[in-house]
Amino acid sequence: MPALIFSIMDELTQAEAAVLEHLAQHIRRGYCPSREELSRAAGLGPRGYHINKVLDSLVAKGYIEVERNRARAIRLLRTPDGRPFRLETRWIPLVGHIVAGLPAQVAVQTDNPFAGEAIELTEGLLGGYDNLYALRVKGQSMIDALVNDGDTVILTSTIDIHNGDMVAATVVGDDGQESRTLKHYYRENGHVRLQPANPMMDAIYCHPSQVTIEGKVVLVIRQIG
Amino acid sequence: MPALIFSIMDELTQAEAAVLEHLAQHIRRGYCPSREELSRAAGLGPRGYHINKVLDSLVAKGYIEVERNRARAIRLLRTPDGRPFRLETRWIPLVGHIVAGLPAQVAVQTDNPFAGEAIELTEGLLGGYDNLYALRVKGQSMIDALVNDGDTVILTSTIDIHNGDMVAATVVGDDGQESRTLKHYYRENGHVRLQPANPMMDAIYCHPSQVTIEGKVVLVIRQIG
DNA sequence: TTGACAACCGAACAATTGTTCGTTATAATG
DNA sequence: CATTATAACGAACAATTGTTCGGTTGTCAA
Repeated sequence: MPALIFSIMDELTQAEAAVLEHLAQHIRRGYCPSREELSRAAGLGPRGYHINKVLDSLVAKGYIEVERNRARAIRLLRTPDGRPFRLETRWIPLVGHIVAGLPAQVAVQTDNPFAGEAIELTEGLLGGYDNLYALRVKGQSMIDALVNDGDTVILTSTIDIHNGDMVAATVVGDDGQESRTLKHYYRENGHVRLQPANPMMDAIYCHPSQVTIEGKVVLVIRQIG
Repeated sequence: MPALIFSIMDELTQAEAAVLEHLAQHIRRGYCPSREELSRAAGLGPRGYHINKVLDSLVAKGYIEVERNRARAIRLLRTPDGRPFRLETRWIPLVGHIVAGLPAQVAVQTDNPFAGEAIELTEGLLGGYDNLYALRVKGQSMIDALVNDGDTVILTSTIDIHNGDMVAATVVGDDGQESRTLKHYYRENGHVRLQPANPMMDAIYCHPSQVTIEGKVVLVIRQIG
C-alpha cells in the first residue's frame, strides 16, 4: 500500500522550510540539532532566538513536536515535503532457501536469532505482520507462482491461514514425494485447492493430510541489477 | 542483497545491553535520552553517573558515538543485536500505472514533486540508484516478465542502459501499435532483443527505432494480503 | 508622518545536562 | 584478614542549551 496523500499542506515560509530540512538531515545523521544550530540554518544570525517563533509555527502546522526545557528535544514528524518522518524499519532474518522440490533448508538457529543474514525493510511493506522471516528462492521451480530465481519471499509464521492467502506449503504427492510450492490456499469441502498465482496455470487439489503450511507469504521482493 | 553477517560480536554486559536497548527505543520515538535517563534504564540509580563508563565501553565496542559536552548527542550505530541502526529510507514517488499495452499513464506532475502517493523503502533495497520512481502494474499483461497485477515496479530514469538490464520499454509494432513491456534489453548487431524474464517465453527482436527505453527496473515488489 | 504590528536581534537569566572528583561498597586476590 | 581493584554513588562544578525580555528595524495602513 502506498502512503497517504499529503497534497493538502500548509505553506511553509523559507525559514520554516530551512529549519525542517536542517532538522531532517541532522537527525538522519544521528541526533537533533540545538536551537542555535537551527537558528543559523534558518539564516537568523548566530544567536537569533527568534527561532522559537519558527518552531512554534512548525508545531502548529504539525511538522514537529517540541519538548519544553529539554535540550535537543525536537521530534520530527514530517519532512518538508509533508511526508511522515519515521524511523521504523525492521530486520527480517533470512533463515534459508526454497529450492526446487526440496524441503526448505531452514538455517540452523543459533543462540542469537539475529546472527545470520537479514534484510532491513520499512514497516509500510510489512502490513503489520509479526513473526516474519525471509527465504531466498533458488532455481526456477516457483515460476508458476510468478517467483523467480533469486527472489526473496517474506513470510509470517502466524498460524491462522484464511482462504485465498498465499502460502508456502509442502505437498506430499501420491507417490510419497515431497515438494514445496507457493500457492493460494483454499479449503473447500473436504479438500485443499492450491491455486497458482499465474492465472494461466491450473490448480492442484489434494487431501488436507497431504499439505503442510509453512507460513503465509506477505511480500515478494525481486532485486534486479 | 542481504545485510552483512554480524555474528562476530563483542559481548555486552547487562547494563550495556540495557542502555543500547533504551537508546534504540528512545531514538526511534524521536530523540536521544539524557545520561540521567540512560542511567536509570541501566539500573544505575537516579543520578549514578557511572553511566559514562558504560558509554565509553559502548564507544570502544563500536556501538555508539558520543559527542563530548553536548546534550543528548549520542549517535546509535548498531542495535543490541549488532545490526546497523540506520535512518536511511527514501520515499519513491508513485508516478503512475503500467497498463496492458497502453503507454504508461504518468501522473501529472504538480509543482510539488512529492505531492502524490509514494512508497518508503530502505536504502538497502535501492542499490544506490538515483532518479527513482515507482509504477503500479494494472492487469496481467506483464506476466511474461513475472510481474503480476498490483505489483509495484521501481525504476530509475538513469539513461545508461547496459546489455542484460531489465527495462521498461515501449515498442512500436510493425502495425504501428504501441505496447509497453518489461524485458531484459540486449543490443546486438543492429537490432534489439527483448528477452522476457520467464525463460519459457521467447524473445522479441526489433529495430532500435521501434524501441523507447523508459527506465531501468531496479526492484519489483509484490505485497500480498 | 505616525502608529501599530510583526520580524528580528542580543544579552541576561534559568534550567537542563555533562563532567569531575572524592567516597563508599563489593568482589577478587594474596 | 589485609589489600587491591573495580563498580557504584552523590555532590559540586562547568558547559551547554532553552527562555525571557527589552530593544531595533522595517512594513503597512490610516
